[in-house]
Amino acid sequence: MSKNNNSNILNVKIKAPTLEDVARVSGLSPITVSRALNNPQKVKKQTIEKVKNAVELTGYIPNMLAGGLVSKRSKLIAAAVPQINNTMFADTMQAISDQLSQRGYHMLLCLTSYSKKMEEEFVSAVLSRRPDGIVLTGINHSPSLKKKLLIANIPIIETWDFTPTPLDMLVGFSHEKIGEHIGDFLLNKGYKQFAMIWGDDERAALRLRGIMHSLSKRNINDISTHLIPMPATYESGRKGLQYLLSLNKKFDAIICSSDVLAQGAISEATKRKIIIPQELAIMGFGDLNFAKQNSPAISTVFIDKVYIGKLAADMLVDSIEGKTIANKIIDVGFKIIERETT
Amino acid sequence: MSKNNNSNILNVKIKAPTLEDVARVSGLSPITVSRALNNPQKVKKQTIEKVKNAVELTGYIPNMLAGGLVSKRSKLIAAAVPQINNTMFADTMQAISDQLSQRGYHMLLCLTSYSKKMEEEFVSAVLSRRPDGIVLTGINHSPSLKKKLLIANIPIIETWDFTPTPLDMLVGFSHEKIGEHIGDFLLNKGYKQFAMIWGDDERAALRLRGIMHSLSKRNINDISTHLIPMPATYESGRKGLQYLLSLNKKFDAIICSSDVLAQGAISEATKRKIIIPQELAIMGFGDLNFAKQNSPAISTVFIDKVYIGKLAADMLVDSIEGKTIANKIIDVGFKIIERETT
DNA sequence: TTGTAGGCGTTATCAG
DNA sequence: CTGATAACGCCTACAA
Repeated sequence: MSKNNNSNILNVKIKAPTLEDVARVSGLSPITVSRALNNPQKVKKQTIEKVKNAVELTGYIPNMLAGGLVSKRSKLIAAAVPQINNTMFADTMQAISDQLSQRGYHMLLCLTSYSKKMEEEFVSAVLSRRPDGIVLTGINHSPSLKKKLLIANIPIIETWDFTPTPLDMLVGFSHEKIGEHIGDFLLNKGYKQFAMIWGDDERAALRLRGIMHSLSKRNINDISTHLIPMPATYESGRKGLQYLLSLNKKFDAIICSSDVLAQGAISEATKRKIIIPQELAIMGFGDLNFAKQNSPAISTVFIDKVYIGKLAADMLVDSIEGKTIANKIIDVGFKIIERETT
Repeated sequence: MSKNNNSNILNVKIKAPTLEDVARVSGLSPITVSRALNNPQKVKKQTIEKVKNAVELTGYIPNMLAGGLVSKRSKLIAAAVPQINNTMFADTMQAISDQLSQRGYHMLLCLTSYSKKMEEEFVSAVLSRRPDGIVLTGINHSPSLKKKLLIANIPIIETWDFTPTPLDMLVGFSHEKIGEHIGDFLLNKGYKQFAMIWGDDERAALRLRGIMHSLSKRNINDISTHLIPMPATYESGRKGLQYLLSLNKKFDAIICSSDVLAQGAISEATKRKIIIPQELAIMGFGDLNFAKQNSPAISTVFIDKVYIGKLAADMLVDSIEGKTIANKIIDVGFKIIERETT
């Protein structure tokens, strides 16, 4: 019938070759073949050659479902992240995946759209694949997910946030501290009247709290905040500024919860001939690749997204492979980047 | 010892609950439990309730390794793509993943860094997980990979390129045709002296060929091309223009193999007070989200990246689930977007 | 609608 | 260094 249904001329199904076939061809037992493939150091050089030839001959492809079933090791890591079509998480995911594949693991991607419910559903579903480890974004997870995770009893690494009491391991940074530094930075530059264009995201909320804390120390408490739904877009940044200006209040600095929003706000300001930063300062977050290139270049906060990913992958695999982790909780910090918009 | 190694007080390993445990608790046979979980329509309503309770009680999590081993269905799709930390592929991958999870499948991500060798290694390794289907980027794959793929005998969908003879299914577009349209478009606008800043990528090379073909019809053959290594960056766009200008030839239009390169070139041109597009037109590719926002806004080629992803996922799952695919080869086309830089 | 028997392809374990 | 045996947890096929 169709070209390619693993049938021979008589239309009899041909089974994919198994370890046993390789064993037969090489004149060895299946278990020796298995060892030659997975623990070559436990086997004579000559034997390895025999096995290699037989594998070549038969076109054998191991079946990790069978292997994982008995060995309890899947060499699979599940990574849950809100989305990847924005550079914020994409860089980290790319780094995780690169590092994992270097260490012989594969990555299953769970995109959770900033929803706790989706995170829980996705991760519980993925648990049935028996991953050897899990990467989570953020530190807040539904209680039932936490319970399942603990029962699953596999290494977990939380990222992109900070707490002294993670589920297991953590590599991230403190959003609240970033907020305070943003506030202090702008206060020190002399700005006094603030407004926010802010994504409705829990980690962003923490940064806002940090900013508020910083400002309140100078008795600045009257702050207009325009909340926008996630994911943040250029468009919502633009509209955010429109809204804030329509309030007819006076601002000298607008803080945005992401560079994307800042970029939108800047372009709206430019269109209205508002001079940046003399008449209005604008600050972003993330140091996305366009921030430096934007005109005017966006002042923002740099996070080492790639380093987070590499570290997360390494800690996870180290933990899986029984190595002792020197430090299970790592704060990678951040850097305020001053450019032209402040 | 440690908090959480699935041991009780006596430090005796506690096994994860299995179908048999659920069966015992619910007073049913394992196979009935399996059916209640996977084919609820084949089982009495009352039975489903019993099973649900027992699952809750035992904390049962299915083991897809075991299930997949016997059923030959893994509900796993492997997707190979050069990289995801650029919006080009990230949008498509996001769409694939979203659609797959809606249809009950998970996505294993293979990042191949534009290297055929890595694609081959990654995909062959992933084949041992017995994925139900595979998404590939592009139509050129190493012969040995093709062979393995055919032997694996699972649905394959190639994307981001076009050929009437794909391995199995295809959803993409013709790069050569895009090239011709770019050439025609710029010729019709009156441009006559062209140069290229071009990524060293096979699909980009096809677009270049299309452009050349278009230009040669008007006897324009003297074209300076500056090749840059992948991945393309803003920086290489900038340097690309520097290089081209250093040639002391005259250009009235520069075509870039991606919007990122175009953005870099534009910013270099702006810095040098070259007036765009009067003195120099610049054209990109991809319609990445910043293209419209850039100042000046970038003329480019739109590809429906999300649609490609959704379609690829749907066709793959349809094929896996035995539905007949009306059209195994889909050209999603493209659109020349005229903005301020041409 | 539910149950019985058997095996999927591999590796752990123990023995040579 | 190599091998025999027994699981691993589930689903297909068939039967009741």
